[in-house]
Amino acid sequence: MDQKLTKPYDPTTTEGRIYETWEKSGYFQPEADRPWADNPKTNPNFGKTFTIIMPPPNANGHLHAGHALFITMEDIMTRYKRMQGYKALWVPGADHAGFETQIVYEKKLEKEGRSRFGMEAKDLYDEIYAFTMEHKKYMEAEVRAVGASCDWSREKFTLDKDVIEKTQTTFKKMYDDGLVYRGKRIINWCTKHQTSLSDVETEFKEKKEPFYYFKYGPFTIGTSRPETKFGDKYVVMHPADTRYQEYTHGQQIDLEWINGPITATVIKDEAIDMEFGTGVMTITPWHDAVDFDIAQRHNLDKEPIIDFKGRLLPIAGEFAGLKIAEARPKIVEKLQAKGLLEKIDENYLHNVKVCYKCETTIEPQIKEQWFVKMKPLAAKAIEAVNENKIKFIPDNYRKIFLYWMENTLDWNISRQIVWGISIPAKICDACSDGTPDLDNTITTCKTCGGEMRADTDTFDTWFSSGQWPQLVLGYPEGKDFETYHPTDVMETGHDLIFKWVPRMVIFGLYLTGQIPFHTVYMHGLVNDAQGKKMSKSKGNVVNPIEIASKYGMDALRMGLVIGNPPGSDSALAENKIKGYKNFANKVWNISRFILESTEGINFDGNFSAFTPADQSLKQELADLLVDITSDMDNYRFHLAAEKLYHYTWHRLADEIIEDSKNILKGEDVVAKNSRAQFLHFALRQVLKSLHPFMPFLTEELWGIINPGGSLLIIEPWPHL
RNA sequence: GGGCGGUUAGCUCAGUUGGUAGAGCGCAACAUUGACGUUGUUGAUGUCACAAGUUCGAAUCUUGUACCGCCCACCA
Repeated sequence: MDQKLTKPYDPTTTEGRIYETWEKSGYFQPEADRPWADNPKTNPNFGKTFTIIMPPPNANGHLHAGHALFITMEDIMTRYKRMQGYKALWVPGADHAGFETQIVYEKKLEKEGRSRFGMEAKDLYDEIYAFTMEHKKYMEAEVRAVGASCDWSREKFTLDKDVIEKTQTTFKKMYDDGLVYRGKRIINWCTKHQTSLSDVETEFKEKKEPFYYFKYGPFTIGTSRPETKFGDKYVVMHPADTRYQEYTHGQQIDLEWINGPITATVIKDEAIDMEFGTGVMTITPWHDAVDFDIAQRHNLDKEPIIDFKGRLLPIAGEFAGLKIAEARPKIVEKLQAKGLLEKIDENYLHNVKVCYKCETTIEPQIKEQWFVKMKPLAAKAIEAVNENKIKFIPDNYRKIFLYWMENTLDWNISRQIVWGISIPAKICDACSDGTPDLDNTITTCKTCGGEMRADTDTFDTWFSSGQWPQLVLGYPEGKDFETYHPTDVMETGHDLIFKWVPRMVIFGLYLTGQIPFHTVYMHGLVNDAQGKKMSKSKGNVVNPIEIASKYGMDALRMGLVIGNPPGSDSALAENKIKGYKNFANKVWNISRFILESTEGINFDGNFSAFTPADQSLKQELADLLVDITSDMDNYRFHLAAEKLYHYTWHRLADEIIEDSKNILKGEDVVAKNSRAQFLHFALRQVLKSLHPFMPFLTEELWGIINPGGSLLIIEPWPHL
């Protein structure tokens, strides 16, 4: 008997070695030679491809439990399809993660007593680049540690030269097609990070703030933001509001305001909620999205009140230069002194838009930015989903996706950060026009003849990530693009249902006329043992690499899969993983027993002289495998794994092997031989079908029971 | 304000098309020195949130209620 089988299974000495064997074998590449699979007579899926593009993990740090989950899921799908004879391609990647990485790096700078605002853009970029490249290595090593059978020869980084160039080309193409425009529109501004943000990069936070009622001429207006009211010269009410019938649209009223007398204009607009406050409000189009829309509709003046650092501008008179928080009480005090404060509601609860990273209150600003016109693009995406060209797992994400698509507004793709793909455009400071300029040839403004400078902004990271399936496969030309696009499955977290998935659908359809993937598989959050969200502040973060070093990666993978249906969040308990470590050892010992107790009997793949008892055992196993195959085909990996676990331990080991002890020790040579053949057969089926879930253990055992044979990774999936 | 998901054993959760309720961990008792103690055998614990309905039959389908969680949203 083989020496290797005498000890308990030790994942720590096995996993690295096995992964190296796989990587060297070339079987992660779909082109690798596989005799049975390359023959249409032995491979029912001959010539078919199966493709997954890996959501590129952030290159700025280490893997977390969520990464381990998605790598496991995608690896299961890839290994399963590979064993079924498909040319299975899984392309790994690394994400520069623009804004996110820049924030990580800014924190590092802060610790060192430095700040990005004093640095040359180029120097900052180079520093972050070096930082990212260093961390990228750890990330990749950890992806390997999870067992990812992805094709490293095709790995892409989101700042690879061709990725940058193609992203910039898309920008130009969209501009030429009228789908990208430079607009002076209201945007989300983070005063801490000094950049604009898209709508999906902001969150709402419930805050209790005072709500003030001020006398504004004959009206009483309600506001939670008195500090923006300096420039307010439009007073708005609903056209159907009978309380204000006597006032007409466009009517001018002289009144006393914060810094003296002003002339206000009455505006009637249906955006006003008659039930809210007094039904009358003044507007600040420069610093509020609703107000901006009203001003657009009626062609009203817009004036900035607050600068990009969050301080009041000279229009605020004596308050100029003050930060919002300092200015607010002083302004209220002054209005009160002038007798214009009517009352204060101290318990006003409302949602305030904040930066999703630092929770700083968003100060909306009007700014020249590049925008993607979403309506026509979204229409095509909606059509594709309605025609069932894209399937969602679980299905309810389809509705969520469609709702978002139907309601999405134009997308601001300009970011005032250096860490990203630069926007290849020239900007005219005189008339603020902008023109894409891929070749850096434009110097004068076509609108006003003014001098043009290079745009210093970078793309929103989702602008390039949205094109990821095409970029990775070498669009617009190349064999990979022809062979593997559209891809099969996009497996990603449900938190990316808006940030990423819709952009990919849009870009896929726009660039190639094809959907980028047939199926979207959403996984949930990996929570702690109590089902609570993992967070550094709670101290309940589970490091997958650490856990795996204790129990084995196969055990962690099983722990992540079993009991975790698509779309729902899961709880990761250490005890659960320990249980699967025990299972790995069980499989190890089953193999030991079968080899030991059948010494001298060679497995015969064509053996048919089974006793009726063994024939029925074989049928039982065949039925199970049919069932499991159906689970695999329908993305019920959690069920497939659990059934295999149960069969292997509680049927094969606890019952069949126990019964076999007497048979194998007995005198009935026919029965003995038949059972030995069945046990070998069952072991092989179990190892094969467990392989997508527990690749290291099963590959190791396969090598031991089948010395000199081919690797398990390319064995055919059991079909009986 | 709108939408989605959940509510099943002490804990974490499965339960694919409706057919006498499951897993892991935990718990109790027992067993066992050669496949494995990272073990085995046996067992206890559930009006499947609540109410009504459809059905021969509902954890599963329908409607409503309650609570929990998540997401979306231009509530001045």
